[in-house]
Amino acid sequence: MNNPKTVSDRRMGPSGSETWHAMLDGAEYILREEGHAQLTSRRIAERIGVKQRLVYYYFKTMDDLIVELFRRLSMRELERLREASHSERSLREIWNTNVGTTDARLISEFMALANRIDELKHEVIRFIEDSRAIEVDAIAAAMTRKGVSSPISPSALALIAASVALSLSREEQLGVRSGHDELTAVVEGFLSSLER
Amino acid sequence: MNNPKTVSDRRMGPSGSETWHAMLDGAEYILREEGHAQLTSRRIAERIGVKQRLVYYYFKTMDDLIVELFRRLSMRELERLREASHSERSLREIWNTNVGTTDARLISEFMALANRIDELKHEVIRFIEDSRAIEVDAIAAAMTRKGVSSPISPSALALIAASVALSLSREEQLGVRSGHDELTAVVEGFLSSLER
DNA sequence: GTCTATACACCGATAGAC
DNA sequence: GTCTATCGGTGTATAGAC
Repeated sequence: MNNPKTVSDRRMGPSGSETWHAMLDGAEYILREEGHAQLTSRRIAERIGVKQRLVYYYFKTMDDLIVELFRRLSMRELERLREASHSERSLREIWNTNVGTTDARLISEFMALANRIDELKHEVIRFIEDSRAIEVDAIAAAMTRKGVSSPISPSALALIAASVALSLSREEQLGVRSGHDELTAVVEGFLSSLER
Repeated sequence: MNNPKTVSDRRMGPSGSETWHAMLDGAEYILREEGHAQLTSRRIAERIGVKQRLVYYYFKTMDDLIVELFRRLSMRELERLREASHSERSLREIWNTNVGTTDARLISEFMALANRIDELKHEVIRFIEDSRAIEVDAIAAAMTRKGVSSPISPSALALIAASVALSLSREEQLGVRSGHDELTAVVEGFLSSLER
């Protein structure tokens, strides 16, 4: 919102410490429940019961905090995806992960923030590419394993699946349900056909 | 950002006037090019060369301005969709509209704002439902016309198409291209099959 | 590691004159 | 229809003490 722009070489706290995580926990809660407009150093401090000054002991700038928050979140999400991809019914587990774990609101807030914070944008790109790679590999492996083939390539299928999962989550949250049951049935049919 | 909360019954200017549109034009530019954090009454006034006070002559609050901006944009978009749905190759025209007209950045900014502004959220819901209805009808009509049938219902297909178009636009803007060519080819094949 | 205190900028919204 | 002037409030970020 404002303009100091010069960032001094003030003393900084260690990343990964308990308080550091508490601040990101608070920030994540605020971003999900109250939105980007409320994601301020004052609000974070208030939420975890410290003074505002301390936020700037652990994070150089607010933008920096936001980037770290996304980094932590995306690393956890990638871990879930990797785990899912190694399971018995990998595609179903991946689908459930995509449709279920991260809040749609959180995603839309980060998307908008990425338009403004360049480093966040690069983290988002990296996350999309990494998660996509996991999904493409899982689809290709599952098809080979079951000996089925599709006129649609694994990479196109992965993109369709990711897009659809995102839209389902977002619309579900908004309260729009047109076509959801039909589409869920289509996905279910596809997953079942690969589990026989 | 602030707290006045009480909105007086001050004198207001007419909606739809030239200056009113100029303000929304400015707001749209700022939202697309600079993001929601820069979308302020002062910035809008500066952009179109008037004083800040005037913004509050035409709009009761900033939230109100944002809602009006989305309303104007979505009405134009629905108009394009209706026009496309009446054309010869309706599905292709609708696809091009979805993938091309409105900037992906603008969409993500509105999505985030809708988390906070309740009236905007309802406008977004209405827009999704209205555009979806047009697309479902167009798909059903095209299939009947060509005498083809699909194991996927028109409403599920419409949801898939809308999701995929949105993701393609967003990723394209971010610079992610994984699976895009393959998916575009799939869509092209589907559209061609309905044009024979 | 955490605090008090503070500089400085900016924002939403209003009153009332021209 | 547009302006000057202003109030009250919040934000980022810093200096420096404990």
